[in-house]
Amino acid sequence: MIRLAGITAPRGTADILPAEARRWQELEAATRAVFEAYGYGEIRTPIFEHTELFQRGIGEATDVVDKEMYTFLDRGERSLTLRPEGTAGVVRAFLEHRMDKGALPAKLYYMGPMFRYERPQAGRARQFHQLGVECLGTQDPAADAEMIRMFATLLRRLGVPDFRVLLNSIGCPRCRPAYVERLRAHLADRRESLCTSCQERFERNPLRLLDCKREECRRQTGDVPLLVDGLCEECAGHFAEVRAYLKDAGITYDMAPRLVRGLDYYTKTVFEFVSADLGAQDALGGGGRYDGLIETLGGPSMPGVGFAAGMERILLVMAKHREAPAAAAVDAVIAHHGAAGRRVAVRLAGDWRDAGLRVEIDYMDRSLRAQMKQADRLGARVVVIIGEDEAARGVVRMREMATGEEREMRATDVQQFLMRKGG
RNA sequence: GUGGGUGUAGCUCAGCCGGUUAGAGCGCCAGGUUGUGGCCCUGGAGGUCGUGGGUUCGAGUCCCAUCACUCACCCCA
Repeated sequence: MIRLAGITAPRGTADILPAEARRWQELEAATRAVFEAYGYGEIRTPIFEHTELFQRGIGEATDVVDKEMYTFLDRGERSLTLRPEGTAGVVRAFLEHRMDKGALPAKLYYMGPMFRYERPQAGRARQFHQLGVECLGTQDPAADAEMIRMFATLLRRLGVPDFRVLLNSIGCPRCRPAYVERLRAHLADRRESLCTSCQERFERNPLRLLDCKREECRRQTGDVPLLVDGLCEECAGHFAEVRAYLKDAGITYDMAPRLVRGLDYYTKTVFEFVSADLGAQDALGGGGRYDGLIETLGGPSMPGVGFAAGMERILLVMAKHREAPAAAAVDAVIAHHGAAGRRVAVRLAGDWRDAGLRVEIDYMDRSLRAQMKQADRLGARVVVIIGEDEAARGVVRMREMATGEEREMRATDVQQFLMRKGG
């Protein structure tokens, strides 16, 4: 079925063909409109970064860093990594360009490809695309709520009907260690009955014990103390304010006391948007506060919040509820016949296109009949016919496809007609 | 990394217990109208039956391996 000397797109990557690209453009346009209304400016950072950035930023113990990165040595022996997520690079750029010294908060958004080495499945690829937002330099709970509201607005604008917002707070370096100890103590005697990966989590990353999906583990951890109940005063107060802002915004959400995100940098507020229209990979997007990240990456102690969403996943849900946008209407097909006719047709097509009209012309030396068929398929408003006869007399025949009405005109009059109606 | 499902024309698929030139619909191209679309009719192009090995007189069909796609675990967007 596929030859090409055996060369195909690499596993987990996909080509986006024009019909599909129109959906992407729609998503991208809506994203820019919403984010810019909220005062965010686009930032474009490199596709690859020094490996160390992700190791330090995301955390060595995370699956993403531990086993999913595309890491390679370049010819200068530098260890580089295709970015697996957007936040680390944005924060790096923020620091590198001394934005921490400028007006705060810095409000940035991005869209683009990310890379993770995983087994592909529904809603998961090795090269995938994320859109995301970072608000750097403020600890205002209004910023946390703003993230959630922006994403909800975007989804609604895109016609994504049913999504749920899951919300939790995972505390800060002041309250989390104590909680983790309580969690460990609580589970210490039943450690053996947890699944093997949870036994490992017990050591490396105990918070992750909370969101294991296995039946046995759920049962074992069912009565465990909850993070939200163990927050310090500051975190609890912050969280209450976030919830109040969400209420004011009319955003309904579900408390998800077991929601823990897989990247180490999160603190306090974490959230996830999920959709029942997706498969097992049901998260449309997620994010939260990361008050320690900027400092971890060598900057000042400075808070931040952000979120990222999977563009393919949003598109997947959109496709279930909406038709793809149609291709731009063709204003005219210029059908030609004979060498002289072709000569005039090619010139006119170019002139009209430069004037902003969408004009098609046959390149395959097809019969007039075939050119008409093609025009019909393209949904052309008019067909302009130029044969030897018309070319010689300096006129064209214009046929309106909807009515079949046809008359002889001067080319300039046809152009005017099209531009007036095409407005 | 582990498990399930699927690989036959550009697309969607059929191909019975292994048997002779591998089919359909759609799409594409051409013609029916030597300069006129949609509908209709006729014809045509297009297939290493994912790949490699094996069983057999004979394999698209059975067996093994491998690759790809897909779904799930895991993880996450």
